[in-house]
Order: sequence, then structure tokens, then C-alpha cells
Amino acid sequence: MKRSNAQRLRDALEDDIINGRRAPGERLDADALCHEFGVSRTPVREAVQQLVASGLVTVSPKKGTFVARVGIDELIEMFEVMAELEGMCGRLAARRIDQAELESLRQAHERCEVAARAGDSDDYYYENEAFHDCIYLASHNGFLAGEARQLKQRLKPYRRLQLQVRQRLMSSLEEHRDIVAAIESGDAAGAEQALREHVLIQGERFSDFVSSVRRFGLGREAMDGG
Amino acid sequence: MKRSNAQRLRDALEDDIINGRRAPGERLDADALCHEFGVSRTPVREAVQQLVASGLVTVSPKKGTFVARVGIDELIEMFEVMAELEGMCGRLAARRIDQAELESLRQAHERCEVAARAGDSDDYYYENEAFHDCIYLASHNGFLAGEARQLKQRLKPYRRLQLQVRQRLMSSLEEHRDIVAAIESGDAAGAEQALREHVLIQGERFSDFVSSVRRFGLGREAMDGG
DNA sequence: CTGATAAACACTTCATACAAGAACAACCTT
DNA sequence: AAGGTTGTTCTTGTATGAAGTGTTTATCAG
Repeated sequence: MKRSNAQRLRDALEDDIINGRRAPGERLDADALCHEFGVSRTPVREAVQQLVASGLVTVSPKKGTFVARVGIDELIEMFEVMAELEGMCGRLAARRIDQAELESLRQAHERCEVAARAGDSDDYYYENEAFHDCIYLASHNGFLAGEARQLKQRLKPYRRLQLQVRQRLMSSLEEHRDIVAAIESGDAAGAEQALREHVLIQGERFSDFVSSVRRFGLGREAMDGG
Repeated sequence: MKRSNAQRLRDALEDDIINGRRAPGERLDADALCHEFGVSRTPVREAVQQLVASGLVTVSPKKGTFVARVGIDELIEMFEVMAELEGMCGRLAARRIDQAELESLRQAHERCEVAARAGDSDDYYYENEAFHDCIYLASHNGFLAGEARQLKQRLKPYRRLQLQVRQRLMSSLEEHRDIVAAIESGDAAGAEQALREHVLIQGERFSDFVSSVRRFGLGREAMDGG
């Protein structure tokens, strides 16, 4: 299948935003993008609209389009919902997971452990994604899995900020152990609880990080990205 | 603020789809829409893309665009998620609702009761929306409220099918009573449970309805809308 | 120096024209 | 008659230009 220019442009911009190459608050100049990608305004406009729909960019009418800068309180709200969705995935997975999926989950967990022991936080982040994806899949609810992935994507630019904390990496791994154990034993309530808190802690850590950054007056540089 | 043609078109189509004037599976001919609304292809295309993003229509490449026909299993999945979101709203509302919001909730419940006693299912449906909206608001999580509303919209064309069941109307009202009671007393777990089941029952009823329809061989007319 | 008004500018929206690709159908060949 | 091939048509994707609207800025008057 050949992808349209608009699609490629959308994916490229999305990737840029999610991986922090375009910081929240940064301007997206339509003409510049036209020139940069060698296309006309139409596909650029289309791509931007799709990004608006997914919440990654915002347009201020007659002012221009910018990478979305979500407020700290909205961010906390989003973490709250993310925790619920992950918890739900865990609850369903504990009841519905089959043998093959359980094996995939165990392997994903092992790869997380390897990455954690190596202290490679980038690698851990990647394997962590795979681990959670296993749980999404095991929930046997494709719609739920899609919503969870989408929301996680949207939070990604902000979760990156707290990646480097080494302590968090090891405790995250321990939480994974509990999660796997709960799912293995079919403990739906336990899996839900463990996953919910696993995510909520990220939200709290993030909140701590932001408030500490604010205290030191670095808010503009760290949050506004310019 | 003057709304653009694309916006008006999008709203009109959305309303048509949600309220069943355009049935799932029905074709959306771009040229016909151009003529119908007296605009060119550009805003039509834009509106259609937005509807695709929100899941209300699908495009089969080189075949045309159609009102989304979601499969029965995906529908059940969506009800499952809807139940979780509603439950979460209830849990948060039980903890966070303030006096004014509680008063609004009580009033909304009373209006539901009036509509139910009158046996006016259309009116009840409308008041029911308002009732649930009160709970969304009281969750004090704007993001969650937005997601819940969006998903509910998407399910609306299918929930309409089971509106006429009179028995359901009265039992729905009773469930509302339990929900209000739980939120009033700050019983987070109770409110969550009550709301979750309140929605899940709709999903089950819907599932029953579909399977009975299928049994009588009316599947194509009822589901495909043509 | 401050406020208002007007003009320039930037962004958006829309229309029209064009190109390309896929599906379907008809026709030709075997 | 059957299967492949070719051509037509429908649909999507893209470019470009023009018009309309809000914002901002600069200038002038008080």
C-alpha cells in the first residue's frame, strides 16, 4: 500500500512531537513544512488537522498552529484516565489471557529485566512498551487496546522527562513482577490494582518533577520548550 | 464566531449519523454532498476526514466512503470500555462532588423520573443524557468527561435501537436511584459498581437484541440499513 | 505619552483544475 | 465459452490561486 503525502507528513510530525524533536509550544509554520517536505499546502493542512484531532497540536485561530502544550492539571487528568485503562486491561487480561499470550508476557518481562540490569533506560523504555502491549493484547478487547495505546502516545512526550531516574527504573521492574504474578494466578482485582498504581506512580513522579522544576524557576525552558 | 462550511457539514453529517438518518453501511457520495450543501469538494473532504477520525465513517480506498458499520463484537468491546469510563466517573464523583453539583444531579434525576412516569422514552433519553453529564462534570476530570462523551456519541446510533423497551426504562430509573444514593453518601466503590453495571446492562440488552434479530433473519435490514 | 483608527499582513478557507491509481466492464483472443 | 487484457470511469490525492477575516502594528491626534 502506497501512503499519501499527507499520511507521511502526519506520521513524521507525530514522531517528531512524540519523541521531543518538536517541543510543546513550538510553532508549526505551514509554509515552512511545505518547503521542507516539498509538497503543497493541501497535504500539510490535512496532516495538521489530523494531528489536531488526536490532540497533539492546537491551532489558535488566525495566530498559527502550535505543538500542543497541555496544562499540568490536564496532564494529571490524563494520567488518571491512563491508570484506569491500564487497570482495566490488567483485570481483563487476568481473566482472558491464554497460554501463548502468557508466554509472550513472561518473555517481555524478562527482556525488561535484562534492560534494567544493564541500566539502559532507553532500552528499558522500549521493552516496557512491549510489556504493556502484551497486556493490552491479552485483554482481548481490541477497542480498549487501541484507546490505551493512543492515550499513551499522547502522554509520551511528557513521560520522557522522567526516564532518567534510575531508582524509578528498578521499582518499575518490581511492579512488573507483581503484575505478572497477578495475571498468572488469574487475580483480576490484583492485576487491576497493580497496574493502576503502576501508572499512577508515574503521574505522581511526573507531578513531583514538574513542581520541583517550577520551584527552581526552570518552568519555561523545560515545559515550554523554548 | 462564524463557522466554516466544513464545520457545518461535519456537524450535519454527524447529527444525521448519530440520529439514524443515515444508516450504518450507507454510502456517502462526495459529489452528492457537494451539490446538497452547495460547496466544493474541499470542505466536504475535510468534514469526511474529521468523521473518519472520530470513527463515525470509514473509507474503503477507491471504493467510496461509508457510514461506519461497526461489528457486533467491537460494539461489545466499546460498551465494555464505556462501562469502565462511566464507573470511573462515578467513583471520582462520589469523592469530589460539591453541593451545587449534587443539587444538579438530584434535579436531573427528578426530571428523569418525570419522563419515565410519562412513559416518554424520547424525553427520558434526553434527560438521561443530562443525568450522566452531571456525573461526568462531578468527576472533576475534564479529560475523562470528554472521552466519556465522545464514546457515548459513538455508541448513540446503536443505543437508539433499544430505546423503546418499556421495561428497561423503569429499571434504568431504579438504577439511577442507586447511583444517586451512592454518590450522595460518598460511596465511591458503590457508585463505580452501580454505574458500571448500569452501562453493561445496556450492552447486554443490545447484544440480546442483536442476536434475536439475527435469529429471525432480519440482520441485513436492521444492521446494514439497506 | 496614550489611545484610537486605519492599513497591511498573515492565516484560513474554499474552489477549481489536474494527475494518478484502482476497479469494473467489455472485448478480444485462444 | 473462458480467461486474460485493455480501456473507461470513478475516486482519491495534490496543486494553486483567490477571497475573506481577524490581528497586529504603525501613525496620528489629543
